[in-house]
Amino acid sequence: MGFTKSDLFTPEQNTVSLIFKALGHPARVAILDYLLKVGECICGDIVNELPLAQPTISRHLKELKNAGLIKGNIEGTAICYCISQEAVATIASYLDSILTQLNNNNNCC
Amino acid sequence: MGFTKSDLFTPEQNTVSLIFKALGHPARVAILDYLLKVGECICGDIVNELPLAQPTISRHLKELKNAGLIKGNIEGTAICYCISQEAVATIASYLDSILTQLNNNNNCC
DNA sequence: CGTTAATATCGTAATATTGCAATATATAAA
DNA sequence: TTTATATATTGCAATATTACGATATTAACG
Repeated sequence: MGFTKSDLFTPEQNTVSLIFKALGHPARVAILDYLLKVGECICGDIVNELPLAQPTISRHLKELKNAGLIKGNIEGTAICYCISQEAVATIASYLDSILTQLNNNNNCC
Repeated sequence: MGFTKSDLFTPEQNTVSLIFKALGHPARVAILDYLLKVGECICGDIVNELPLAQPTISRHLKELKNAGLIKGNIEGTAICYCISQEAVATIASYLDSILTQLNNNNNCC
């Protein structure tokens, strides 16, 4: 096998897990960290910043974009990338809801 | 290839990406959701709740435990699982920090 | 048009993940 | 000790992911 039975779970579970999955690689976290530091940049800047080849960075950017974590604006031959807060807010509120419920109902073993 | 060059990234990037990765599957999100609803439970309860086989649930529980997201207390032949808030708090504060910086410095393209 | 620059896609190889059946382990009860 | 219960591990097959070199695409510039 190796596939995920996503039809067996709720839409929200699938949505948040897809965003979490996109953040489940250090290179993509590093890309977000860099984007946060510089505000916005083009793909080539990230290639210079991280020790990965250009096609690899491009693929990671694609996954971040598919998850809604970044957006890209075409500027001539370059593409200007920046963080999109929506997906971040989605999983942040999911986690905050977990923390709130844990604090209110601390019946942990 | 298929491996991750984790030695190329910062310890924090590796730490948070490992936690995110553990949440990057809908079955593991569903397990957390169920644990949050019932407070604590044993593996068999989750097997009855989710449409996955017992070894598969056991494997997912192992990954959640490795990431620090749950803890398990042995109670006779069963193991009582519950959410551990530390890992949740780690990535929640990481995301909150991103959101704060995005609000303060909105130079997005 | 030809060239350059920036990014994306393709092809391929290696590794990782997912899932289940079968089996192993470990404790409790009879 | 035997049996039942609960969970973990192993072995396997299928799929997914990661990474890079080579190539394609696209737009600006001369």
